[in-house]
Amino acid sequence: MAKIERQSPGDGHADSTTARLKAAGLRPTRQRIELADLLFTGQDRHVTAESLAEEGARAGIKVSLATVYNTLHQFQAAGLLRQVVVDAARSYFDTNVGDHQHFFVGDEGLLIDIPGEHISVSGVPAAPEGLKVDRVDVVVRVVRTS
Amino acid sequence: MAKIERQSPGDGHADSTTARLKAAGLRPTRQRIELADLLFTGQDRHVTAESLAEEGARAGIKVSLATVYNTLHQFQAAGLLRQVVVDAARSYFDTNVGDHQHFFVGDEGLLIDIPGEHISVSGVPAAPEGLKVDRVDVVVRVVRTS
DNA sequence: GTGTTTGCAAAGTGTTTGCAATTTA
DNA sequence: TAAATTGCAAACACTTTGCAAACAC
Repeated sequence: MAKIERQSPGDGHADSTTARLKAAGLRPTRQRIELADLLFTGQDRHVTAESLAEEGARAGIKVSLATVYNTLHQFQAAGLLRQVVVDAARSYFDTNVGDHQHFFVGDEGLLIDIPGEHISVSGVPAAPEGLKVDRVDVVVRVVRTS
Repeated sequence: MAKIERQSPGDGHADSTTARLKAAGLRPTRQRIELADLLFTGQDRHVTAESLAEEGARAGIKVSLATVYNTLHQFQAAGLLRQVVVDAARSYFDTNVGDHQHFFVGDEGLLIDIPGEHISVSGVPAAPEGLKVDRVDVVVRVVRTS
């Protein structure tokens, strides 16, 4: 079962990442593998296209910004990421796709997860005629207490 | 107490609008008065810069888009409007500045108010060290059930 | 008059897209 | 080899800004 793989320099998790991408129906291209390794190794995280591209550049990954955008959207469509709308200025993507909410530090563009079990929203009226609830997003906007 | 006012053609509420703007510390210019009349006459509403500019144009108001943007931000800073972040693509402004939440029909860019007393959010953890809660926003994302 | 506000057009942001070259299967 | 993916640069949508002319007080 162990599969012979070509070693590309510095790939840590290429194997499981490849599997994960395939499972999601995405071709495991070099760019997708490398970005996925950045995203899904370790803790849950929040990135913007720009921040991920920068991080990739720092890590020596060669990917264009356009591809980062495409990849983020593809990962989202595949259920590997979730988009978080908290700021009109940019789009955040969250590697935590489970049920949870966020603190948002607007001044710093910083998102912090709040586990889903902690928060409960009650009293949401029935959706108006012809509409059904897709999701309830809670954003707790916080500021530095200087 | 009744104050003599100059009648500019077609001004319905110019007087109280002027007062409201002055109270907010804003000079009652023609553009601000006319936009305020559109915004604060009748029901609470949600607008984007574009939608308000269009509406103004339809109503025969002569205002540049740049001024609409400036005016929306000034009104917000003055507490007459509240910005609602639900869509990464555009900024919505809400004439209802009281405590309330929203349904958002993403496909149509449509916002619907949910009175604040209806919804309650519990279980929000204490804000992390050095941060304090500014506001809790709830967005109930809904879709057409067709 | 003096300081504020407006409008225009230009510049800025973040994001998307067209298409030839490259890569994957 | 066929189909999918990438990168570039151009195009985009929305928003902000610089500055001279117009306006409010």
